[in-house]
Amino acid sequence: MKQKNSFEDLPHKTIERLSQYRRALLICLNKGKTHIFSHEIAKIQHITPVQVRRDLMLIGYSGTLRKGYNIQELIDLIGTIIDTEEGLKATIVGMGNLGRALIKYLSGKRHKLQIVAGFDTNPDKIGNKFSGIRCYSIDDLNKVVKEKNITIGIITVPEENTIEIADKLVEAGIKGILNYTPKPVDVPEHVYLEEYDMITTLEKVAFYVKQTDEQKKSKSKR
Amino acid sequence: MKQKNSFEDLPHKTIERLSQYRRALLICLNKGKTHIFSHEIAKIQHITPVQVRRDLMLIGYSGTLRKGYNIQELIDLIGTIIDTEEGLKATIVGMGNLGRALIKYLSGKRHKLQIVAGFDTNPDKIGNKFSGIRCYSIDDLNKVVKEKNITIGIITVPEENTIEIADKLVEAGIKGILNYTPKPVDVPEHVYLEEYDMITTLEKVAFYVKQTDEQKKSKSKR
DNA sequence: AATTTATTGTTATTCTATTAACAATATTTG
DNA sequence: CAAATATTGTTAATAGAATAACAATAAATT
Repeated sequence: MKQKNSFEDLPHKTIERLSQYRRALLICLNKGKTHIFSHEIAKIQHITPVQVRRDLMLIGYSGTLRKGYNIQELIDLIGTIIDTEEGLKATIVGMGNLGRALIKYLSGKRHKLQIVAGFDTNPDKIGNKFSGIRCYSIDDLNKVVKEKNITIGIITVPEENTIEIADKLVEAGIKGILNYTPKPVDVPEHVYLEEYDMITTLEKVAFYVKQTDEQKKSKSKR
Repeated sequence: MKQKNSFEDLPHKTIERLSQYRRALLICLNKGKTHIFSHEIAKIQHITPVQVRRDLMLIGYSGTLRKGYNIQELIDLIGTIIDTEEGLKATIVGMGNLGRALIKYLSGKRHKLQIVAGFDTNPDKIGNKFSGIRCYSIDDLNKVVKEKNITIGIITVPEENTIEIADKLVEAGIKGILNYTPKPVDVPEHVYLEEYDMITTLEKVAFYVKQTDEQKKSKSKR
């Protein structure tokens, strides 16, 4: 009980990295490794070994000097922090290319976090399965979410339907929303919201590409 | 010249927000609005008005008291910061669901930042067009990237091919990479790299959903 | 057995980002 | 025309995140 409650104020960035560490660790485990050094994890994630050690310190995990960290133990510990015992259920609303990409990509990867339903308005999709996940009509969203005890909603509908879908998810009692559309949504305080917009990221890359270009030009003038 | 060079050390977060402001502003402009207040922008983006004003201060833009900011002017200014005069060209490597989602979503949205080619290994896809974008064989990547002067590469291939594709892009002279696979890549210093992993974001949402759940439980025990 | 080395764990420092505070002022109201 | 109001623009303060510094020490080397 001593540590347990302190997990809730782990830095946001640490949470993200823990997820990434776990994935890297799972790969290492599959390769037959049993232990790993902070600098090895750091190398994979493009961060510093100090950052890794600090994160692990925050979750109260200790490695052994000269041997590093026990991979299996660390995976398990990260699991107790991120996952719930019973597992959480998620749904994807919008079975277009992006929705299907997500389903395909996530299916079977994390047994404590599963996509259990998809939704769409297109009659050709409703009733079909995609990567094993059934697509329901959006009209049944409220019912299905409640029946299946889904707590996370991922929005991948066209921009213009975003608000409506977010509202429906909230009304159905969802606890967390991940919005992949470029349209920001409003949710009540008790719903955790994460928004990610692909154009923003791409424009950011473009900005820094432009910078390096201009640097080169001004350098060559000297 | 006085301002121009200072753009390069704008905070990363400000760059991201500028992209988002512009999108919101474009929508407002289409609705016939000519001016906007900082608190209106803030509302849309779920941030504080101070944040907005501070960002605009950093880019040296001034509004008018009681009228707010001139939307068109601000859009244009953000354009000079983010875009290049000639425009940048991008490519998507991996024409699966995610790649096609991105193409469909980006096509025609930004004329200074265009996807001009896709790549895949699947013979059924090579030679076809998706949302108007031609799909080439990955064997031709180097040639096409150079011919079309593509500077940004978006990786949406299956995890196991990520490294190979990143290397090919670098070799072809790409300046920026946006990696949507869960596999971190290594690139030389002169290539700007942005990595985004969907599982991480989803697990982050799961973590915070878990927190609110536990809070509720411990509250109800009291 | 002493010394060196490679590593962890933690505290202190620096850097980055956000928020608060408030002066300045054009516009509106009384 | 004076006072109140709503807004911008900027500096100061705070919070959050990353990095640096370094003590501790087990293992390896001499």
